[in-house]
Amino acid sequence: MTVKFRAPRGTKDILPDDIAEWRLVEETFRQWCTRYGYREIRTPTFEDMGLFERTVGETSDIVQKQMFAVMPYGSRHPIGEEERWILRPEGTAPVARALLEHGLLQQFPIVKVFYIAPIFRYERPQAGRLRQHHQCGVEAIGSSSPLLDVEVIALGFDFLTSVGADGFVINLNSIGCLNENCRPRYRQALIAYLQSHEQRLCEDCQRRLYTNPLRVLDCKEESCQTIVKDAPMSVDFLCDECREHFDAVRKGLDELGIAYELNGRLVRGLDYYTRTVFEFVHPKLGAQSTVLGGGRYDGLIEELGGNPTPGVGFGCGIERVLLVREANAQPKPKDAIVDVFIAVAADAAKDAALKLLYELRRAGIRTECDYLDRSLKAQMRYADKLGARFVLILGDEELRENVVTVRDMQKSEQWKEPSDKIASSLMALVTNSS
RNA sequence: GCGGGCGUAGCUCAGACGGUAAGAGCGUCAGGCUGUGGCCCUGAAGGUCGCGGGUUCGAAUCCCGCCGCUCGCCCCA
Repeated sequence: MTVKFRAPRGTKDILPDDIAEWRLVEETFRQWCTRYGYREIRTPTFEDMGLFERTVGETSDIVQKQMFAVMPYGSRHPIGEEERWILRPEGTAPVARALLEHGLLQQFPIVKVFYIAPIFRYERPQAGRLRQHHQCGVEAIGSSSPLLDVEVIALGFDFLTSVGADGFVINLNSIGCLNENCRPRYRQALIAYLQSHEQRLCEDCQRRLYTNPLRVLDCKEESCQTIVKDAPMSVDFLCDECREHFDAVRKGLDELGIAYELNGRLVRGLDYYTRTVFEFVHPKLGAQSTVLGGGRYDGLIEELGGNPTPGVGFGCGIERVLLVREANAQPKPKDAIVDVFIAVAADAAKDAALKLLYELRRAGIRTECDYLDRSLKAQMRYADKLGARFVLILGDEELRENVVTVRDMQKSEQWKEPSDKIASSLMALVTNSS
């Protein structure tokens, strides 16, 4: 069969059989966030383009070549300059925008929120990389305490560990703040060093050298790697406050027994990051190995017009969590589709079956019946496929005796139950067996 | 944007130096058991062999183009 339409490139349908695992991941995430005192927030799927230009950065790949534009379509809608809408390419800026817009940062000294949302980036799809993927993430805004960095990392650690995605390595770095004697000083030192090797840098990096020199650090080109190996590291140029902050983050993680690796080349591709940056990478994941990434963004709120307010957070790719679970050989959760199936063995019993069907559903029991007028054998097979624990059989015999035959599919036992008591006794059976 | 691999039934895949038949397993449906699931057995439905063109007496098989999927570069979750 040739289907007329397929899901757009880089998108995936999440089918009924997949849902149990998605729910497991999402609910585990919600549970950990709640334990840590984070509240859920939901923001629109599209936002003003300026929001991302301002925060993610004009020179970032996301802004330069990965955004999906949203615009009214059709002859009645000429393209307006003001309507520059973009499908959300990352989670932090929209949340910051919403908190500012509704004054939540005035109502609480510290605002801690989490989100689960689809993210859109126009990229070439490959293993672990989609054009629409889903991220769960947290943002903690209002304190520059290193213990908040520790909390966010610990939350990511607890979530991934308990959801069956363990085996990751936490990469940690500090890229300093914007004070003159911190990142700017490092930036200069880095540029000076790289300039002395400019001829041997790859084409991209020769350009990055002036637009975004830190990005040269995580270039994968071999020639660049060898140069970067001896490049100055940001941790050696931190100002006193940043140095102190970073030491405290490390101490806190040590205290909690959360292992990490210092990685001086970790810089991340979004402009709003300051100080702490981290990535949870998984060795079983292939080329796209980051499952969770984030850091501190002390300048973000101010950039969006708020009072200077520090913050820290992470984003975690749900599809990649699922890939890790698979690599870790975690079993896929499977739910029975219904508890009870009503099988009709004689046309005369159809009315009684109809009433019983709705009586059970309204009593809170997941109940299904046959809509294809199939043989009792076929109905039994179908009941089995649906995972029904009990099958109720209604036929001439049952009508005559005013009973219902109840079959326990697991125990292969069956008995007769008075019609008027069937709902209550099934209720008891279903709650006991689940 | 640039490379590599692959497109045969709903799914997983056989079949390929061009030639006697479009196949298997799973799944679906029906029957064996005319009121009873899982196991087993029998049968059935389901395919323009991604699309278009070319070579040839003859193409799922060879060639070209396109489309799609996939993996990698890049970038990131």
